[in-house]
Amino acid sequence: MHLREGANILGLASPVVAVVGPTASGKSALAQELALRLAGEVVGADSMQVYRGMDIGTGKLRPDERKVPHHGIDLCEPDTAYSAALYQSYARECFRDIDSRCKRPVLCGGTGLYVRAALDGYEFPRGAHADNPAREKYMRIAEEEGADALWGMLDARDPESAALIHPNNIRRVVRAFEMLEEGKSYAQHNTQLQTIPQVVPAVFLGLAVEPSVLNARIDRRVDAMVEEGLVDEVAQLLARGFRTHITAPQAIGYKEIVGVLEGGAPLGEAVEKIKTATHRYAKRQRSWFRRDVRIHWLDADSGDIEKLFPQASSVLAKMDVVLEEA
RNA sequence: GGUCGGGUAGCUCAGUUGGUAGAGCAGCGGACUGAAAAUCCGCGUGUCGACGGUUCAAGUCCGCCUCCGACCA
Repeated sequence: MHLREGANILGLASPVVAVVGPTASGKSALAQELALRLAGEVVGADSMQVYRGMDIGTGKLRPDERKVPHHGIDLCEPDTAYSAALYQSYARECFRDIDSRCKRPVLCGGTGLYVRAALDGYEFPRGAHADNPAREKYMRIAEEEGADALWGMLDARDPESAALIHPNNIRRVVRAFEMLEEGKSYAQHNTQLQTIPQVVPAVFLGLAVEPSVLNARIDRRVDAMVEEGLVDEVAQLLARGFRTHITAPQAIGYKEIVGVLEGGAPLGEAVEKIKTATHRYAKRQRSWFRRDVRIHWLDADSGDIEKLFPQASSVLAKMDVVLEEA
């Protein structure tokens, strides 16, 4: 890592403890347990738990299960186009606030981009503004003239960025245009993991679960979500216009149930789709976190907090993070 | 018992006039700084149900057996 020694732009008194890993690996339980023993507070890093009313499907801890303060949850209505930039300033504000009260921030999340936005030196040109005025314009060009044509336009204006983006990846091509309009080049910002400095001190704990074991756990969890009322939850969201929102309806478990409620798809098929979509999501998370050399990996195959906790505690001890008695 | 379909990749199926096989999905690997639970890229050997026959050559034709489905008794 080209980590600047002592980089601590927030001036925190003690490092953040970051718990990361794929969905259903047991992050929430471990993060809460650590927070209890560190006089800490949990800060979620989850792009879908930020939405109010999306509880069961996003795997939020129920309020009665929360034994320490939880942040990063229920930040906005599902009609909001939340973003990594908004999350970055929110999370850092949380860290500062928790630290100022002499508590320890425990970051807990499966959204790799949000974890990095919080702790690493990612810079978003416009700061914490959600609006992207150019987005619609370029999306329309892609629709009307095709992905290749749009990419060709980018190649003409900013060949360095175009070279980094596959023509089919319309979202990223559009993003490169947005950045050009903000006076920045995608290529300049799109640097390798190893060269982005970490700017907030942190200890990274990763929960590793054998894929076949994790998938079985995911399947059980999806069944449980349906039993707990996922369909009703989606029905309530739909009644409030959920379908037309930009980001929230993309969530796994929600788009499939919308298909049941509005498209007449059989529930059984939707449940199977949710399971495979979640398997694939976990795979992408694995691939994101796997390359981050800062992470100390813990064996989370058992899913048992009693087995996980000692491993976490021993890693933290080596990093001079001392836990309190239970 | 008889007739007709069908048995090809984990699943659903393609496979032209015989030249030992290919799509989608799943799976696996990867990228990813303003939608990230999103978006995108790469990876296809499998007793072509079994056995025998015709042929230089059989997933493809013939025989026989077997399994599944439908219909007729």
